[in-house]
Amino acid sequence: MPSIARTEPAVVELPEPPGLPGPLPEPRVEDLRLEIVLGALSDPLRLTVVRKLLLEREEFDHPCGWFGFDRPKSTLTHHFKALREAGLIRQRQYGLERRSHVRVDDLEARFPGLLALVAAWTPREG
Amino acid sequence: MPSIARTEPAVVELPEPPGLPGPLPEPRVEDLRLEIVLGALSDPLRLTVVRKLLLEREEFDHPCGWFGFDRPKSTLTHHFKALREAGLIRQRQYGLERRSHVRVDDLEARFPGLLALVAAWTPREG
DNA sequence: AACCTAGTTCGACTTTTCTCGTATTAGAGC
DNA sequence: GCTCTAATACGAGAAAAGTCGAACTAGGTT
Repeated sequence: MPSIARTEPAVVELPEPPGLPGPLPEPRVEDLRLEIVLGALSDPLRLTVVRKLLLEREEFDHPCGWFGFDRPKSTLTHHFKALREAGLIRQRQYGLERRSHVRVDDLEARFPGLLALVAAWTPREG
Repeated sequence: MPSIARTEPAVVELPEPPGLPGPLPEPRVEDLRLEIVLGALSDPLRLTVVRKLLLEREEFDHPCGWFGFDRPKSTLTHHFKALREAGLIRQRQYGLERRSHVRVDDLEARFPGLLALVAAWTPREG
């Protein structure tokens, strides 16, 4: 990714809504940085995650096994963490599983139209 | 940047418009890949280049000295090449200098709204 | 308790990207 | 021709990102 001065956005524990497990540490809306968000989206696997979360959104968030990637778990942890720290997804711990959803409102507020591009993306064939 | 299968988009010499020096090799519109474009934009220096080209567009394209970066020329060459190969800018050789402009129409056609995000970007203070 | 299970953490390795110095090219002007 | 100039090419070192195995943690079940 980048070069120049990249200080990462402060990662902050948010106040938890009642009834839900608190979200894992994530940057606040106002700390979202375009260059970091774009960097997080420049990986096909992560782009796939965000797109799937957008298109196949259901009533519950998805644990990371749900995506069906044929990759070791440590690799998936790495990518989900990158997405969360960039501010693209919010993750909550439900018992054993850690479920994710896209921070649609936050992203739409800061980078309007970006998620539409992700939703329209198709992985390269071949 | 990424991981998975990333084959780069075919770099193709375009037919030259009369009176202008031909553009340097660049991917065709239909070969533009979102993940590559986002990767190219995930660097603050390159984001600055594209934003400046968008905001301070004048009647002529800009040579790469115009940007006033305090970096060695070989570094600038590297970044401009990355932008061109990702399909963000078009470069033409005018005598000694190589001038660049953003491929606004192509990008707007393929990734509508993306350039607006770049134009709205501000480098992190500090 | 023992066991399974979803996911993390650590550390090592590989790959990619960035940076920059040096040498070189190609065009312009003399 | 020679010189100046904008930029490239090469190559090496540094930094960052990706990949993955192995060990571990925490929650659930029996």
